Amino acid sequence: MSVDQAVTLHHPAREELELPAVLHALSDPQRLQIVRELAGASEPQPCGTIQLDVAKSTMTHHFRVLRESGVIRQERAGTTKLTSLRQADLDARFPGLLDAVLGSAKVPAPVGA
Amino acid sequence: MSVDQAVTLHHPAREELELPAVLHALSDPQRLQIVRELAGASEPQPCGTIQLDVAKSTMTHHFRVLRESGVIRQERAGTTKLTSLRQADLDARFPGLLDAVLGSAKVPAPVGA
DNA sequence: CCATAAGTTCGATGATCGCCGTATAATGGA
DNA sequence: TCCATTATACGGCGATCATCGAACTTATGG
Repeated sequence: MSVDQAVTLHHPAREELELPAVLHALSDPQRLQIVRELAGASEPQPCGTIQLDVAKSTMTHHFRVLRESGVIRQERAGTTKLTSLRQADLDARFPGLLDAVLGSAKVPAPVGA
Repeated sequence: MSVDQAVTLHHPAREELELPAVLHALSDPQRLQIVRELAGASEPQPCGTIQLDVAKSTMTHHFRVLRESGVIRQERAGTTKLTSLRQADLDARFPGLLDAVLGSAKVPAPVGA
């Protein structure tokens, strides 16, 4: 427990990803928004890039839920922290899931009105 | 509010299905198990068919969460209640999502050991 | 008419969640 | 060295969640 956890945050391995945890992480609108924006950007993004109407500590909370469930990866880069989607791991473990979620997320409601 | 709600339970229309609600409904292991068994059976199943180690009232709760999020459909049939997956609606609204969840659910962990 | 079976409803409870504000590092520049 | 920026950690608060047991409803059957 005394490894350099400050440098390397804990990420579950690909084989450790659990479907309920991932689904739960994605079941929050705010986190869904984060994932959507992350998927839109092809490069790792600093946390501050994503704009949400919540306190910064709440952002940290959401990022942690996403990271601990294996949806995103966070790496330190100077004073900021680069965040990226673990698309390959998610695709390997839950094929089609992320694409389905991202595709659906873009269409909130096909309302005729 | 005085319609025959006892006969016809409330189900959200296809257009009303919301991704966060569906993901949340699927993020519980017990409910995931229900969905998995429902997908395995090609016919509507009575609630009692699905075996879970929880109290009957808890079952009712889980079925309600699944129904109100639009994952399943429940219809009365005498003394029992037939439950079925809303596969077509889910596929139309969130293409690939259910398949991804069901496919992933069958493989808890591809551990080499 | 009464018993049985299948589900629901109704609290209650302990846990988790989403959110906040504040305090606290860690880095980079003046 | 001091300060601004970036993000975490630490409680705390109200809401929701998963679970239970017990009482209730609704149909089927003797």
